[in-house]
Amino acid sequence: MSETASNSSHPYHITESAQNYLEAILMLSEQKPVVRSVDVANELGFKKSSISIAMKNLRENNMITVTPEGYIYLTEEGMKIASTIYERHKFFSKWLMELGIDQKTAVDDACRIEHDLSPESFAAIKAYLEKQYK
Amino acid sequence: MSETASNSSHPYHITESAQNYLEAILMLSEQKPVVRSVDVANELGFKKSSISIAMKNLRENNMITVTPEGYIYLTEEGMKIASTIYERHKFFSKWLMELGIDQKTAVDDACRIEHDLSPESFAAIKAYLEKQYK
DNA sequence: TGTTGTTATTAGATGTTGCTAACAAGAGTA
DNA sequence: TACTCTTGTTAGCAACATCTAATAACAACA
Repeated sequence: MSETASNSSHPYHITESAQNYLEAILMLSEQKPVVRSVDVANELGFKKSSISIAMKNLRENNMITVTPEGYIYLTEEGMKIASTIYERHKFFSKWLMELGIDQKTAVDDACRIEHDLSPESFAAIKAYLEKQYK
Repeated sequence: MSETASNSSHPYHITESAQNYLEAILMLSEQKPVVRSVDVANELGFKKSSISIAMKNLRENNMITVTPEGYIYLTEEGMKIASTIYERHKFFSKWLMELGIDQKTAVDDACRIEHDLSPESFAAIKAYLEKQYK
């Protein structure tokens, strides 16, 4: 029975950058049959070496699993975070574009706010805006 | 004619933390006749030593001036940034509270998103919400 | 076989942000 | 004078996120 670093009982603090990696993995997995480190690197514009370190970190914190072939899959925990962030991303970028902001700016801005709201605030904003469009 | 570090012609990248310090200085200057390092430390909950280093940095980048007595004043450039961030802070925390979010959460969330929007997006959101309340 | 291209990893560097610990300088006060 | 409180500074440390450079493994192919 091998012990791995993943057995840590410490509460893992998900940094903004970790959230971004998880989000990218989810987004890519909707576009391609499998996701590898190099795909994440291309998507985010980082070097492969940076991704390698980040993936190791996510692996050690049970956010992803990686097959011997290098295929990356989100764990249940990783998926939970990824989908939360990804939903916010789509929500904010769509809203900003509806307000007339160009796509690049809208997406860039969404990429930042998506990490910064409490669940309560996001839910409140979403409910408010959806009421407007009803 | 003494040359100082402030003569740098490099574009100074204002980090989020620098923005926060400038905002805190502005906020405090509305509450007290003078603002010192220790006031900023108390306001933000950081150690004096951290503030000392941050103020040195802001000084070297022409964001603040500090009198021999230790009184901190925003330069024109520093004021421009501080007031931008502070306006956003007030705007978002007010909106979130109007949506029913408790004050602490609203303020914490505002403290983060206030750094994250392009001027265009902020203007668009502001215009949109003000139209709603007209 | 040898060469080239792709992918992943590691070691080491840099920059940012905060910390603790130690120290210095001044004000007030016993 | 000596003691204490407040304020500010410096040195050194640690975490984090990214980089470059070097290396390894493997597949494709001439």
